[in-house]
Amino acid sequence: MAEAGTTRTGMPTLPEVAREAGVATATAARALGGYGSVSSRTRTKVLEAAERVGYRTNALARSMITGRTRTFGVVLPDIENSFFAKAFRGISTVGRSQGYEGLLIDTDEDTNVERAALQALAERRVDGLIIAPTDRAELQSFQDLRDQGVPIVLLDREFDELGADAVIVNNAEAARDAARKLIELGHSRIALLTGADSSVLPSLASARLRPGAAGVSTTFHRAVGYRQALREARIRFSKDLVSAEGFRPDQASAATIRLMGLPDPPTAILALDSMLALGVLTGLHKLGLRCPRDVSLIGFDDTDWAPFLTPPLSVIQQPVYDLGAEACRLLIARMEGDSRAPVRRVLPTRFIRRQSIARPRGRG
Amino acid sequence: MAEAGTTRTGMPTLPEVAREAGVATATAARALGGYGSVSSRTRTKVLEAAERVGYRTNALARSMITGRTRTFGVVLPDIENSFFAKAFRGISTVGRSQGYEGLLIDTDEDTNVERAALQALAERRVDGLIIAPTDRAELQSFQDLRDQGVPIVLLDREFDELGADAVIVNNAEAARDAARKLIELGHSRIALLTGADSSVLPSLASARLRPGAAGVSTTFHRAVGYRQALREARIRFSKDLVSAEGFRPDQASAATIRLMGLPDPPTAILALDSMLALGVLTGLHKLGLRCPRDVSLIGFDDTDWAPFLTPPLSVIQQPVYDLGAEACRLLIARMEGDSRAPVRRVLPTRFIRRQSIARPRGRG
DNA sequence: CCACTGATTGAGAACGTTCTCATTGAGTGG
DNA sequence: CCACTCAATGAGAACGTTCTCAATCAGTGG
Repeated sequence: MAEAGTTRTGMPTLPEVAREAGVATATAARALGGYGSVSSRTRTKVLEAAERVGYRTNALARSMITGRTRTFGVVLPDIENSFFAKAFRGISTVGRSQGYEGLLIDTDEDTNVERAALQALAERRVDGLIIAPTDRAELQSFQDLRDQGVPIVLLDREFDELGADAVIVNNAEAARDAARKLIELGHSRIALLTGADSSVLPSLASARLRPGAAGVSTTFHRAVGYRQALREARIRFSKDLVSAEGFRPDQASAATIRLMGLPDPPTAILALDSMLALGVLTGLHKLGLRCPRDVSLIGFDDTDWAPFLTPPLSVIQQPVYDLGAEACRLLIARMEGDSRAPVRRVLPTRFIRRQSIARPRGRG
Repeated sequence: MAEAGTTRTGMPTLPEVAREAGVATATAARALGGYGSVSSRTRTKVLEAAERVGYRTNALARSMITGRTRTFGVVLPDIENSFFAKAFRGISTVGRSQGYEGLLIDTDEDTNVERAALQALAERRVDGLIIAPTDRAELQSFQDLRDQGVPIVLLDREFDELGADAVIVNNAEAARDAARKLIELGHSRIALLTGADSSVLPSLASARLRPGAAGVSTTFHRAVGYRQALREARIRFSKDLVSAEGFRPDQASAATIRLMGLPDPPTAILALDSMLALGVLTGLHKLGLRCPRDVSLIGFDDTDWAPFLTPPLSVIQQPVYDLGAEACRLLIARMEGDSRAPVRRVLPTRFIRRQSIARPRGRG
């Protein structure tokens, strides 16, 4: 003797609301879903009935029919990195304002996790995807997903081959700018701390930089800018000064110690993200070296705490929140049918000088 | 003449796989879903067929039947705060290892967003919820959700009334410990920077602290510990030294400036999270005051950057990752049927002394 | 040889929505 | 008064899985 519309779980369903309001299920659905046409008198009846029984739409059932979940995936390499945390804020604020939720997966720069993430998101039938890919390892997975009609927006890191929208910063220019600042101070031994996987080192250090060889596009473009600045100043590029030993602070610390142990150590370091810059400070501290007296340092990302480090850190500031917000705006347009050619949005960066850079020793 | 099992979207479905394998839909489902009994020969046939047609389970349809989404909600006040970012890592790492995904919503300490978040999560039929509530404002919403069978685990902040599991730290003890360290150095004018909403100030400053009055339990318990330390040292409590002016660094900076402008300003500040501590440093910097020479400072949370601030920050270290991991373990147990009485896990903290504290001026 | 057990398989209902299509009824112009 | 239009409503299919129940078959003990 089950009552009409009562569910196993005890949650009220649409037939139950309809019965309570004295209308057909379809009519109740229209009134609650805000589609089709319903007389205002009926609508009120239904809304009141829904309120009375404590009705709550089952988004799963809706998605079964509509084919849309109003959920998108966000795949980021490290949510503890304030860059990605802030970008995610931009993403989810914009998304929520349009009725979308972002399902965040933190890959920890691990392509295996990345692959599993794409699988989990695909099974949950997300409407789209924002991703800062770890590598080109999963390029094929991205393509499969896109071919199945899931729009993808690349954040911060790009692949030309994918033919997806990308929101990035002017990485080459930013790195060139930073390197120039160091050169102007008189530095010529400038290390580049990339944080990438060591497997990309050969390609970064090769005589001719080729896109697609380096794992992550930001690393590649920043390396290009760095080398360009050296070339302009007629400083010989030394591959010993390029490091790619992992993104974690402890790895960056070890890398710094290695660099400073070279026969002809660097007098300045350009670190490609904020966690790496922290690692450099740790490494220098362990060696008993002082910044900027012994080594100058420039990092990427102007975090809340960068101005209060010892010493206050000079950085390339990136419009991180906007990067995320813009990526989400693009994605929403795609999810809602925009099928124009892929766009590539390049946002500007800004150099902020603080006390972590100075003339090299013996030249002050 | 539509082929059997072909879907609108062109994605292969179970009937299609079944046809390809020459078995019934139910059999194919059993082979792929890993339930019921299937002969190994049939299983291989089905798996191969699935591989051939590029089949991917539709989790929505599955959830319709099973009533479980293997997705849980995570509602946090600020993902940019490294405390919550790290806790989320703990949560999602444990969750993923058990086949669950966490749907993160950042409320920005806004109860309206919090309410909307609960609505969105409930409609998506999450199996459970981990939440660090902003306030007791939405207590009723939590209760409704729990009454509908969605298990809830409180993270870092608790409500006794809810009767939910909670994973927290020994807040009173931690704050008492920190205050004691300052008292031992000779401080007696010690400000408490809570970051809470100003509406809770009266209850924090009232002669008798009552639980449930202050908005967030951590604030309340830490205030209790702080006052306990004062009492033990026979230092008179002054409500002027308790600040509750918002969690953002800029708000903390303004609060610091206000505190230092008092007729009898504090010689030490206890800040209840890392963002607040940054704000204190900003405020002191604006006033031209030096830490620890002019003012001593202790913060909460040992972030990656705390050791490298100017000056290196003394902190109460919290086991943040474990807090999240443990919360997720508890939640998974609940989602899988554990119905024992609510548990309350209290994890230990540790004081880490760095250079941000010293004897007060004129007593050194 | 028969009844019985247990593993394997298939047919069809069920989940809770939205969508399609047909029906009703009120208003409108000729 | 008739044909027409259009808003409002209802009945029932559809989405793609899992679940229930019955049927089949091989093996087994008596």
